[in-house]
Amino acid sequence: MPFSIATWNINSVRLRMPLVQRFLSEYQPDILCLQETKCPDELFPADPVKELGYEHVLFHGQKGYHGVATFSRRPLELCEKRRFCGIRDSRHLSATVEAGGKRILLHNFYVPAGGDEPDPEINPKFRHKLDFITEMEAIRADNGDGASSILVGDLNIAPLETDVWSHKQLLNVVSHTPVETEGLTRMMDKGGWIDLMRRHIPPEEKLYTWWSYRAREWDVSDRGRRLDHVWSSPDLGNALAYVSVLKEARGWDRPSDHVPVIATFDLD
DNA sequence: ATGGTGGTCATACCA
Repeated sequence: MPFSIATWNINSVRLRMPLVQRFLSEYQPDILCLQETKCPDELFPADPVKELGYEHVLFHGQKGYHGVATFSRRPLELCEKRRFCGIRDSRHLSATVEAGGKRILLHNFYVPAGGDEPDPEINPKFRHKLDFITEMEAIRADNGDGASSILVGDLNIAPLETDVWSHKQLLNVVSHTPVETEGLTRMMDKGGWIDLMRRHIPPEEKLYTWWSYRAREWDVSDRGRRLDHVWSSPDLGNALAYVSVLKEARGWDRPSDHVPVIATFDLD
């Protein structure tokens, strides 16, 4: 049984609902996780996605900033809207779903971007980002309850040299500094997570999910970064069939600066 | 070294 899950930083769900509808209609993932919805819960546009068959809609939003949402064609049970670092930001939502005889705990994350200055002593946003990924070490792939796990989202870190257009030129740029990439890798290893994008696409290959709005002709210069991620527990890693990065979506009308990533599993 | 674009909400702030 095929089972697919997509993640996409939408950068305003209300402004880009037409793009969400287009994506769901054309690609029909079983589940879509959005980040940067920038929408308070009382104003969340759930009806348009329900009409497309995504009857199960969970969201954790706030006014103006951040915000995550998870849509599903099959029943979702809300698990937690977790807050990190003692700050009331809407950056996480977890839910459980059944697929192929497995119970899957699904985490949807929007990790802080971290500001411009990569020094935690002088930039509180960078300090917050580092503290956030440390606190994320509590999120494990195996919780000893027999459930599988998936973690997706905009993690705002490009861990591998091939996850950025120029490793050397970005070593001191927030998203690719050693303290961040090592922190993310430590969290992934400690939690027993598998990087599904890199299981399917060899680590030697350049792979990006984000291209800045500030570069005109983003596709000619191709100065991208892999900021969006799909991780799973090892059992689901073994069931992975395909990963697709939808680069064409960066060229859609009034696009997000991130593109969707879709992982497809072959379950029993 | 600098500024480039885009979203929110109406002013700076954030990415």
